[in-house]
Amino acid sequence: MNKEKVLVTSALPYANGPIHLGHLSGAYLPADIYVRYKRLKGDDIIYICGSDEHGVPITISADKEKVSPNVIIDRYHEKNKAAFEKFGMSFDIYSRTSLPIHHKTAQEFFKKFHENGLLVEKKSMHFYDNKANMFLPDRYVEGTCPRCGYEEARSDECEKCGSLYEPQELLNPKSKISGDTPELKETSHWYFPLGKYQKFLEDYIQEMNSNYGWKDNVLQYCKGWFKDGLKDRAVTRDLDWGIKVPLPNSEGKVIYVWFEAVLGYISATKIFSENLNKPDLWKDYWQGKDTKYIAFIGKDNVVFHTIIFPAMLQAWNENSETKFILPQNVPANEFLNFEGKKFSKSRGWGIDVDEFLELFPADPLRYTLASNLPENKDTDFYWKEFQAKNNNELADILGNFINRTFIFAGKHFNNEVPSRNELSEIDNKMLNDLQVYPRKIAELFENYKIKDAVLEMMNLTRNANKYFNDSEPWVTVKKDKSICGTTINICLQTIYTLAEIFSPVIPFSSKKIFSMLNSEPTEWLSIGINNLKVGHKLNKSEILFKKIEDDVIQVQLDKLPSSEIVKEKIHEISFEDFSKIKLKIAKIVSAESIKKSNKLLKLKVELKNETRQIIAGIAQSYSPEELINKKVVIVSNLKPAKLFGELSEGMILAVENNTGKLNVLEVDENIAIGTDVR
RNA sequence: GGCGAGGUAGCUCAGUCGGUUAGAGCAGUGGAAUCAUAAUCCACGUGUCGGGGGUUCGAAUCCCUCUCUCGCUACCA
Repeated sequence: MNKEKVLVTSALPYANGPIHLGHLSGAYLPADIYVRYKRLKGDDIIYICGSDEHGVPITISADKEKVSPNVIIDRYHEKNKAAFEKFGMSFDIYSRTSLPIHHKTAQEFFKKFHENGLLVEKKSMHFYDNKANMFLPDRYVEGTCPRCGYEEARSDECEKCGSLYEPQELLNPKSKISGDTPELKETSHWYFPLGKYQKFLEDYIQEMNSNYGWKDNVLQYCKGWFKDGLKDRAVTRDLDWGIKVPLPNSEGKVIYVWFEAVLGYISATKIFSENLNKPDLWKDYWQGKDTKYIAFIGKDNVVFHTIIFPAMLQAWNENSETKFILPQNVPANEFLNFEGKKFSKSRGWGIDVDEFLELFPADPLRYTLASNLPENKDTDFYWKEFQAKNNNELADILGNFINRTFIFAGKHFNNEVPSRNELSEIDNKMLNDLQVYPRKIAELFENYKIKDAVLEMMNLTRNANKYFNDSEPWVTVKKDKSICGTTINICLQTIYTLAEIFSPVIPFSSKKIFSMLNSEPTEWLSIGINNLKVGHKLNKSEILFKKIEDDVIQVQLDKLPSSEIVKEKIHEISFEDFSKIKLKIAKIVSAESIKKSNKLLKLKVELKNETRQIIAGIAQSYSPEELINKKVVIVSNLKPAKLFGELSEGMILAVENNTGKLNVLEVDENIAIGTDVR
């Protein structure tokens, strides 16, 4: 099989704050899983990322803390780098855009465009804050809208009425940085002719999509931009912080971040090459005709990776001997929300990666996020779901399968792989699964369907448990140990396969499993039925996934700002709906427990002129005797149902206290039976 | 305001270039089993596929309309 040459990048995180779970779900975890899979498959792949360290927000953070921007970027670069590492991100390099080599690369692109006459200089008026000594980006100026009078309008646009205007029209402008009234000053900027590349980009996206099937959401975003028509974009800014414009007389001007950050992928690859002492290696990837470049991003970044970056690369290619490759696919994800709402640092909503990993290991988080990636639409992270995924799937299904197999191998086969003897039908079926699943999962990975791939991994694990159950080794070990040996042999092969196919998702645990197996991963397509030789000695096993208790999760839930907690949605019903429910007072005249059920009681209740049988799930809260003669509220027109073969003609209302004990609703002795409750 | 996305089982999500009885996991109920982290396995879903209208032999899937949520428009994946 041909080895592919693959270049993978994940969006460069902005070094102005810690990364949170949403970032992971968007651009990092899916890429890491893909890359780890590709490495096991044996493809030639490199994975590039780094910090994006320029732009106005960083300078503002720096001003607020009265430190230099370097302090900010150093802090968050290191913090995020460490968090990624702890999370198990397997970047080949995690670089940063403040490095000289990046400045040089970006300037080279800028100069090339300038020399070829692509950049156009235009003069315009911008607000200048004399106190802060800087030109103000549009969103840092606030004033009254000249059209509708809205008082929080921006310098060029009003959010309220949607009108666009020139900065000089804005009334009562205020700098959001210093609060002073800014002054209008003329400045000039260089513009990149994005419109010139619209046709090229439309063709490019069309072609890539028909060859490689781009995601629908990505295509939709692009379509929107094309429909509006691509316009020239200013690629310089009046700012001290950033990459200096490499032209004479351009003091105080830097290259706009969006125009250089994407080039960070290239400069980072250069550093990667240098670190390996192969300074030209980066060209094999970026300029290698057969390399496929996959850019993993979140949806907010689509325009930069499908339009601006490709346009820049094309602009280079048109004017140079060397040709860069363009993204073959941009599998952008939607967003991950947190407990039903958007992550918001200012409102304390959500959790940062480093904070999370202080509390729990990386693998359960990776698994939880991977099995609910926002591939098609926004999804949510819920603490309860995290707990459930960890306990019910990783611990109970995967962990327990491994554990029960190892214990068997230890107890009955001296910690060695027993021989595989005559095969039954279920043996063959399991062995077949071991060959089918890795291929099925590979196929899904190749199409960036990470979430489905993860589902299939757990499905194989379910099959494994079923195989174990159906084979009943605890029976065969006594009757015919060779049959039992066959079962355990196959279970161990299964564990090997699971360790490998799960390794992109839960790399830390996978490593432990391989160590328990006293073995190592092999090429993806060689996994299956014969990776462990008969007689192979196993190591000691350990519990892989600890259960997470309710109270541990509750602590996290309690930490959330209560004002932000999503109120339970109340489904309103009409009075008409309510009046359909006939509640009546009934007296319990007899009660007995039901055989083989530990929750149900069989009750006879008396209404006005009738006696009914009701089966109630209150046996754990009441003994039959203490119910006799209680006057309770029942739903009298509930459709009858059979429970445990007994007819139940109604339902008794009860409430649960904080220990889980039920209390039936009772009324005074002087209320007549059969009375309607209203 | 404009543009876009979404509203599918109690919950989290698949599916849909129109076509047999609309799916998975979790939760729930019942059963089997007891090797195992009380862990596993089996069975069980009458869901107006957001509301209404239309096209069609046939729509969750196409069109129109209404409604709710969210995003983009404005350098946080």
